Amino acid sequence: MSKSTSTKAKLVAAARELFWTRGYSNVSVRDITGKAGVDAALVSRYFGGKQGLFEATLAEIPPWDALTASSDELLAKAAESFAHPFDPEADATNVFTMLLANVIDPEMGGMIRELVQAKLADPLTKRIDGPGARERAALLLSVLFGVALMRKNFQLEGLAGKSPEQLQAEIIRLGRVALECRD
Amino acid sequence: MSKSTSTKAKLVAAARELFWTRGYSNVSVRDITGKAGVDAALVSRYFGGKQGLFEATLAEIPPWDALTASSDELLAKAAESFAHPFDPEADATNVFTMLLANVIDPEMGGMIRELVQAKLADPLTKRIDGPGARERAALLLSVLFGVALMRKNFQLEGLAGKSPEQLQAEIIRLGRVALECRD
DNA sequence: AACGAAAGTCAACAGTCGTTGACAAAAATA
DNA sequence: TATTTTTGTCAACGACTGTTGACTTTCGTT
Repeated sequence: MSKSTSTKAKLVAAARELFWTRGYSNVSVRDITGKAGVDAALVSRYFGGKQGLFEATLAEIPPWDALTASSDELLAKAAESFAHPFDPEADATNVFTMLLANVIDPEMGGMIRELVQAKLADPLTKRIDGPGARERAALLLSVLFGVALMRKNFQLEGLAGKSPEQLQAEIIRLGRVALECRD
Repeated sequence: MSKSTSTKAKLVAAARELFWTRGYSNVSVRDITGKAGVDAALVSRYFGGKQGLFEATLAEIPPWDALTASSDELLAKAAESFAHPFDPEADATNVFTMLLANVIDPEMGGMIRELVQAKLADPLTKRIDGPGARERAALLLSVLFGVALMRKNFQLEGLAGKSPEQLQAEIIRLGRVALECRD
């Protein structure tokens, strides 16, 4: 319970950094073990294989802090979590980056979809409450991920230069409309 | 110039159907040739390789019809193009589906980004015009792709059941805010 | 110090990948 | 019909994938 945990941690750290940014099937076991300075056979030994290592990466995702905020701070928190940490430095620990990088994946796409529904959409729906809560929650997530996608993946010039504060303000303006109750 | 063009067309058709939905690196040459009923060696012969076949797929993308619409129909057209054709049937010919499936790709990501900037963001910016046009165009694309991403890739329950008409109305509401001039 | 369990190393496996070159069949040209 | 060009077929290549089993080294326990 002493030496192996260290290498396990090194593997998970390297795996998260690569899996979360490049996507599951675009990263090889040898990429990870090379970065971690560990033999490739240990992945199968300790995690049962490549997929097990990926799941170990998903095991310790913190809950979305916007979900525990007060009602009038919910949108601000949500917008902040999508506007601020999208610099290359913090990408390795950003859950939303990981979700974007792994939806398309033919092997992990299903698991990712369930994760978004269970950890983001469903809690947000209950948090919002009221008529059409499910639809409004989905619409808010659309705005959040849309801006993130355009900024990070498509790297649109119109959004690349914006500061996190400016971006957060824009997201809040759009998010308010998305959450508007129309009934 | 008669028999080979037929097989070339078969290859491009099969390639587009697979590349555009699953993503470039998630599709093998043998997947395509198997679907087209053609030998795998012909890909390298006629298109110079896998990448050449993918580029041949991108060669004949029609211009975005929203860009040629009148000023007050621009948003409606844009929203329609993102709301309507996202059924599994028409996916193989939907450019936006292809863009979403290939941004993450380590080999084609760069090309896709340039394509979005050149074919979508830049023309839309010039089309909108006025102060902050570039930022407002980027924000509108964020909303458009955000809804598409949530509906198609993440398959959020809150959006999956919506009809194209309902979805279009929601996108228009959000798009109006995205295009608002704030100066 | 001697034993046994744990941790790490190494080579090799079976499979898939994109691509190639030699070859056979078909069509067009003469 | 004979010849040349086009079109398609086949097997195999080297590189890479995830995974396995036998091996050596290291460590804790008796």
